Amino acid sequence: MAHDDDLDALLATLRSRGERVTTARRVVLRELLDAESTHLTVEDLFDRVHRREPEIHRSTVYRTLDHLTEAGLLAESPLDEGPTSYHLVGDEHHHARCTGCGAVIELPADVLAPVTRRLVREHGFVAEPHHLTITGLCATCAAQRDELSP
Amino acid sequence: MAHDDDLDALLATLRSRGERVTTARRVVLRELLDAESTHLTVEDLFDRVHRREPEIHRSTVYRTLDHLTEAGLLAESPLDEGPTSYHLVGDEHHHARCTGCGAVIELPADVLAPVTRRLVREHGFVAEPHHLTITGLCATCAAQRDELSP
DNA sequence: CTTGATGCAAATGGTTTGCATGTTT
DNA sequence: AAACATGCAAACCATTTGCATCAAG
Repeated sequence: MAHDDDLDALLATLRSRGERVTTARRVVLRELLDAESTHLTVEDLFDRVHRREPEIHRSTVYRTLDHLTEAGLLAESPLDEGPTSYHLVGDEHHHARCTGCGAVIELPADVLAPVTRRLVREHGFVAEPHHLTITGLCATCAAQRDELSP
Repeated sequence: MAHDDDLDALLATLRSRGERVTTARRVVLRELLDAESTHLTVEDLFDRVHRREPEIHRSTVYRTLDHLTEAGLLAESPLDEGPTSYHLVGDEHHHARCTGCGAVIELPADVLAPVTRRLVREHGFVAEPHHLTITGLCATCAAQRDELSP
């Protein structure tokens, strides 16, 4: 239980906002804290949750994720394909997904800074720091393609 | 029939790549050329196609879009919500979608240039110029939110 | 005890697929 | 005629919803 303190902090935040603390919410947050990766798909998350608490239903995981997102603890990052993934707020980052091999690179939140500055300046549009996947080819797949058509 | 020449050019390209020219492909391309907007969702596209050629089935529209995308004539831009949208290659642009009101702003392809440069430099990742939706709040919705919690 | 969360099963929406038939080359 | 595209119906996957029951405050 490496992240007990972090979990308690999150639950405290939740409670302080008048939200209820339930088993499902506890387990989802714990799995996100314990995961090796900062982002997990709904599917992954459900598997992990289900392993630990088999009576928690898939629809509950969906509802819990929605709820925790609305409460501001989680953020959603749609990967443009397959199930949506979620991560804890504070682990802000973007993704670059290779359309060749499916690899996902995590990018620091600030890669987008030049773009968001321009959006505000030119359109008054306030970009959210979460939610972004850039598609393209990773170094390996790009090299492979260049071999084929040089 | 404002875009007859453009259509012929596209069909010629298709033929030159050994692909067949069918009614479905012709009508899909025509609708994309005639549309007021540069991007259309599968749903929109199906409606328009169906109005002109009622016997064209929805699954054919999907197959046609896939095919034309693989053939390099179209590009896909997943809007993270609802049906995927497509546009002609050459009309490259990105989208900023307001999570408040759903408005979609089109952004010139080059807004991402600073980011793609950095991706190549730091990860060797070659970003594709299509396929990108930045979420956030448009000027109006951002102002509204600031009124509530100033 | 009241309000809100959950399990379950069934519905939804977008997209894909298998197969027999029709069209393009 | 051969190769490929299409219509149709049925399957699929991620997600949502209605409702009766259950747990947190």
